Amino acid sequence: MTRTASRKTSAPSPSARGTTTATKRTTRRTANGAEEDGRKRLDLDERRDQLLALGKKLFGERAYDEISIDDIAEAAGISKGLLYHYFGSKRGFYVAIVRESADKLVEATEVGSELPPAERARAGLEGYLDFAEEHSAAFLTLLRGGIGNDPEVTELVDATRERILVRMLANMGQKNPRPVFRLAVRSYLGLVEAATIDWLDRKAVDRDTLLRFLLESVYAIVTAAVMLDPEAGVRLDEREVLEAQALARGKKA
Amino acid sequence: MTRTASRKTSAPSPSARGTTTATKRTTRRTANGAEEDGRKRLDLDERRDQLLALGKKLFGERAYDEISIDDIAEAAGISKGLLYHYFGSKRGFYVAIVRESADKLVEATEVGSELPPAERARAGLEGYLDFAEEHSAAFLTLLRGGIGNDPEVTELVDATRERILVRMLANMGQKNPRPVFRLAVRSYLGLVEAATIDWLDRKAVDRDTLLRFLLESVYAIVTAAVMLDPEAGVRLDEREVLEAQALARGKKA
DNA sequence: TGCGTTGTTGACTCTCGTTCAAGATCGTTC
DNA sequence: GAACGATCTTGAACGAGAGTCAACAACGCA
Repeated sequence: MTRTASRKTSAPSPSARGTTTATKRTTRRTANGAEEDGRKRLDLDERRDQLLALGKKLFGERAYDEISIDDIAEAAGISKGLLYHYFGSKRGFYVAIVRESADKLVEATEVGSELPPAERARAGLEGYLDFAEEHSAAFLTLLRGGIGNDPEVTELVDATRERILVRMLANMGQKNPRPVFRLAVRSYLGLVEAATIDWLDRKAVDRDTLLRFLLESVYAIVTAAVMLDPEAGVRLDEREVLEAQALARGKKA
Repeated sequence: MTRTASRKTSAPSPSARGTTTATKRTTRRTANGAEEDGRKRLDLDERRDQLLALGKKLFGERAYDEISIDDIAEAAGISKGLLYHYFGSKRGFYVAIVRESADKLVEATEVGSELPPAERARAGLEGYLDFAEEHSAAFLTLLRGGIGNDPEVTELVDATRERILVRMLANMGQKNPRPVFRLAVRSYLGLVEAATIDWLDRKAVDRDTLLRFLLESVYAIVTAAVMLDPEAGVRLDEREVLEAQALARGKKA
């Protein structure tokens, strides 16, 4: 009962605080210098970041409930109470970590709107793969859904997909896509995730091949969607599509 | 497995154990096989199935650790110890449930090898969607990965995907597919999963549209793969592909 | 120096997964 | 049908670990 109750009461997410205020500049290294024992009073954001970084590492290595709050506290050289001071609950801590990874993924896949459509697709995928390679543990943790079936985590992951999806659609000139088109692009995102995870696991093909496959697939999927609902692609510039295909295929020769 | 480690330290400590003697006179009165208080000795498989069915229902409704062993035991009208007798641990119980769902999914997507290739694809997808509709909670639990990052569950889910993948490849005449081809089909599976989950969530398109989209996508993806590695499709009968496309598109007219 | 603020601690509580020895019921044997 | 092994079933106790809280400590400021 304790868990459920506390989760309920901690609903008003306290995490908004850190993100709204721009990074404070109070990087003071205490006058008396001393932090030889590692335990020292730290600035809120500093400590928060330190803990998030540690958590990301730990949860990337082992499963959620293979790691106790005491483990985390010990690894961070702090008391367990402090973790609760910052994150409210173990779950809150986990969610904060996932949220950070999610934000970074969204950021990593941002592309300049000045690029032509085809280049935009390529740039987005490159960013995606960069992120997956550099933060593979975090990437897998994120997409595997973290704590299974946990409403908050599931929602967060879904919301992240949605952010990326909406941007992809916008990049295709589809602010209000037809249902089939939206479904198609959403499915394509699933394809990209699956391909990337498989690639990280096996490295069965080289990165360039993977990238070209993913590029080919966009056009293939979009074409399939338009075939089912010709109206769906009404805003798609035919020339752009052809141009994009040419770009993708040109690389392979 | 943190918990199991505690087994090490749990020395027998036989003191203060025998205090429970002759404390109870239960209301049990098994007159002629019938039981009035709900308790009854059941056959192993009967009990097991009953518990699995109940667990499937419960875990489909709420998250893993929102449900306690006591909840389950109470809902089943048994003691919690009995759950351990059958499944060893809460996690073991969960895994058993997921395994059952996984097996059913694999079974549901089996298709007769006497069908022509294109019909096989359609039949497999129909079975997949049937399963998803009928057991939507179980389906989501299964694909969401259950207990996040839990090695056993993750492995089980991955193994299930692999079973389906291998069968799909076999159905395409690809016992030893080229890496790109395998990756493509694996990715396609990810696409199907994403599309199905999105469909269950939103019902934005009707089932037939979804099905046709998924069929179109197979050919699109396979084509993309073959384009990257012409050798990949060496065993694919060109006529079969065209025929299949015609079938998929014929429906839409 | 005193005071409000807030980072920080460690001991405590309590839920919940897990264990275990004993009891209940069934099937079998003589 | 009494004895008996097998196994289903129970309830209480245990311990790990999540979460709480009141007090302490370092800092900024007047």
